Amino acid sequence: MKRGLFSVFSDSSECPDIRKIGQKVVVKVQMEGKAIKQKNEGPPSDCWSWRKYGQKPIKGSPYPRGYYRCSSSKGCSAKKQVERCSKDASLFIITYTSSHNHPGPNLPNNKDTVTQDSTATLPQQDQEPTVDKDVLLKDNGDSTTTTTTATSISQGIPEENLFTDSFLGTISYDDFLPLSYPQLMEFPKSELSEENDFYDELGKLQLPPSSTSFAGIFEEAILVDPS
DNA sequence: CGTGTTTGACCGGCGC
DNA sequence: GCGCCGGTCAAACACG
Repeated sequence: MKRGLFSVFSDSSECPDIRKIGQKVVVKVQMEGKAIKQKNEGPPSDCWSWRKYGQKPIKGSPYPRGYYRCSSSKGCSAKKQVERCSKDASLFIITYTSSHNHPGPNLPNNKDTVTQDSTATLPQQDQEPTVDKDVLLKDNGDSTTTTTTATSISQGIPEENLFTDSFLGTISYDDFLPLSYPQLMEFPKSELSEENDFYDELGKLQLPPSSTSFAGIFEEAILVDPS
């Protein structure tokens, strides 16, 4: 397979029912060696389509940050930034800003789709919990290590195909979207303090059926409340 | 031809 | 006021 294995951390400190506009969601995606070796990283893209509109080198990081805008809908203001952790090239940090103001694209017969649709349809309503900036900073600075995280591997995309397709289809070095972040929050979390631990736990975790397709994906989502 | 990527230029915010 | 830096724009280009 061409796509790599990813480690998806979904880390949200809390999952309050907070809905705000302008929140940020930070998602970390750890790719395992194979993925990197095989394809020079190839993160998955989610069900939305994104158009890259810029890329800038970031100070302090050897890797550039890519700027993406949702191209699924013209009026959609959803954006994401993709960068790689300077410490760990296999770790991608994706920051989502704004939210989709349109139904998610095609994920037929997917309950998630339903969820997604409903959420996406809701104007500016994010299910994103808020997270302290401190946490974010800490996380960013520390990569995956000292984070108390939660794993929510998510969503049950029952259709492995869907997911894989998206993975396979759009693997590019810095363009990927792990999952639909809102859903990330909906999964039970488990603590993990270290990457290794987490890897370890991955095996133990009782992942939802669909998550089998995410095996090897490590994702950590952090929600940021800009206010 | 439509869509997406690349890349240099431009702009605004912020710190000194 | 100046320079740095992050974010965006837009033209050129590539691809299906």
